[in-house]
Amino acid sequence: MVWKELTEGLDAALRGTGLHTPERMARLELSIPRESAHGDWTTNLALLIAKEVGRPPRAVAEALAAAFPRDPATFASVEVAGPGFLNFRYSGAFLDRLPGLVLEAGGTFGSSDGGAGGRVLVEYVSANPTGPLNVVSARAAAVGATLVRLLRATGHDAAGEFYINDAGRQVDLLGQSVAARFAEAAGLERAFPAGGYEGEYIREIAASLPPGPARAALDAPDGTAWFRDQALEQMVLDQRRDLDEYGAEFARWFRESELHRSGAVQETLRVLEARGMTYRARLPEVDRTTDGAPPDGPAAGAAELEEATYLRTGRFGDDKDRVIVRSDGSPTYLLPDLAYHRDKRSRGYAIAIDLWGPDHHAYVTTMKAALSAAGVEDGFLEVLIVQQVNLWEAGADGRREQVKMSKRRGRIVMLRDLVEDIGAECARFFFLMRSTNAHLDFDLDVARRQNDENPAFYVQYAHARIASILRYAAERGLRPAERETLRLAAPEEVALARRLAVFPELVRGAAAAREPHRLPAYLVETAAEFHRFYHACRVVGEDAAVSRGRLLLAEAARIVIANGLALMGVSAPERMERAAEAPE
RNA sequence: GCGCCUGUAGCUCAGAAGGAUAGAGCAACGGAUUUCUAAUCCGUGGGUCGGGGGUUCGAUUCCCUCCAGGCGCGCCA
Repeated sequence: MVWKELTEGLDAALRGTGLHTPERMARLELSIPRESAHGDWTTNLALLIAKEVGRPPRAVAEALAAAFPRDPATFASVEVAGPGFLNFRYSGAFLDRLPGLVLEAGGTFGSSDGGAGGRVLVEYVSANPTGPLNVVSARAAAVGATLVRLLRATGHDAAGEFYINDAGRQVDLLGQSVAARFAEAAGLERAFPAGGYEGEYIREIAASLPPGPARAALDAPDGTAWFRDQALEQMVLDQRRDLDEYGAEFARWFRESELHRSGAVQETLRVLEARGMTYRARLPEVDRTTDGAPPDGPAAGAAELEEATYLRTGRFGDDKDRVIVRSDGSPTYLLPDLAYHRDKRSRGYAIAIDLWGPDHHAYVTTMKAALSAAGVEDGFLEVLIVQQVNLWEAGADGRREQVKMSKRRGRIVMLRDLVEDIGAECARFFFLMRSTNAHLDFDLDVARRQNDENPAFYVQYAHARIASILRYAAERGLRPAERETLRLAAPEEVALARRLAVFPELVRGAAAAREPHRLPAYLVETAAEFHRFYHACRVVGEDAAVSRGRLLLAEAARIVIANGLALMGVSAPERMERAAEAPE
């Protein structure tokens, strides 16, 4: 909100002191200090440039502070502190004005336009269509959908996309598994494929197939293709329904098979060949992984292998060159993946953000190297690894224990079970609380509890409480008005207003760093700040002017909490009934 | 063997792209309600930021190294 004022002011201060260079402006960092004693904004600019300027940091800071064109309507002071920080403090006039500005902006408060309409594609979940979505997918769905909203709120043209791997061997295996189960149910002999999918859902799919055509397909020479297509469509529908109920939106469901059909895969291969990035060989020319084959690797020597087509990813930072076309002429996963990302680029996206599961982290370097080999600029692809989720709950003896991901025991592993258990909103909130690339310990007992131990309820309760105050006030003819003259006086009022002022910068930072977890952290703090204000300051009271002012502040807090929750895909309830104490 | 992630209070985690005196929630203990929702608030105790070295005005943050846990390392995806 004051970002522009600060950057322009510091630019002017640098010019005024004869210290201005474009390069120094580029290094400018503005941040919101942790300690409120250090003001509302701070910069280490003087510390950064002191050495090259040849003056003590504090002297540089003093000069900049003096040259800063301070507008008293916004800043009460610009101080030099510590080794040479410049600390800016909001004026009372600015904080008095803030709640009105929040009201005016309404649902757009927190949004900014720094993204300048840049097109960003966020690909997330993209689970193989060979089984129901698990909890890691649930986490990825929460993070991806929130990332899209964060990017939009910061002026990007962002969209979500799901990539369906419907063309590889995995889906063939799915078809064979279903065919085998169908045959089994019909009392026929048919070997279950090695490494096939054993879940109960395979039997369910088999049982749902039309018996006539299924029987015919069983006997047909290319019959598994029929089973594959049937099973695939069911799985895709199943996943779409789960994600829909969970609240994850995708602008497009992109099928890998489209890339094969359209010739994009072959076209990508031609481009790589034309760029001299491929060669035929039995073993990679570049291989820096030689000192250790993986413990269980296929210790196949060159003699046993036919020639395959390699991509020179080793030139671009990968450990070794990778096979893109097998000796039997079929592409490995890398080639269509590359074709897919070239397709994203050709659709006009400037940045592709991919959310991958923890088992794919080693593939990041390979994929980026492959993109470089294809001539796609560095920085196009950003990969966020969504780390694994460990579920915990009280065991038989009452102690916390990790939920074993065992389907046989019928315990929670699937997204849909999780939603059924704790609700989609609570699940999303919990998944967004931790940084994406850190392992997440998810305590189901806490999530199930509808009380103060549950941060999702804590934030929602703050919103409901404000809504309740607004209703109470409305019954007495009081409504928050934008143009209200507000004079913040109590420390709790000032503290709340200062926290609300942070929100736009918080959103900007969370989007820029691709760190949605900053949202729930901020909201919990903001809710706490509101509760403190509530206890210290009677909103609807004797003094009409004070009441109107505090009502305006409360409404501003409500808007910030509602906007923050909306970014997370969590509702902001007008009412929350207190649940009866559940007997344990 | 190699690579990636993680290591911060009893537990779960923040720490805002290197900043100032390391924070929150839960758990423990002690308080607050004739008042707009007590699903709330206030207070107390609790730390060698895994160990060691380095970079610099300054390191929980960056680099090296060691230790511990997790994940991965295929002509699977």
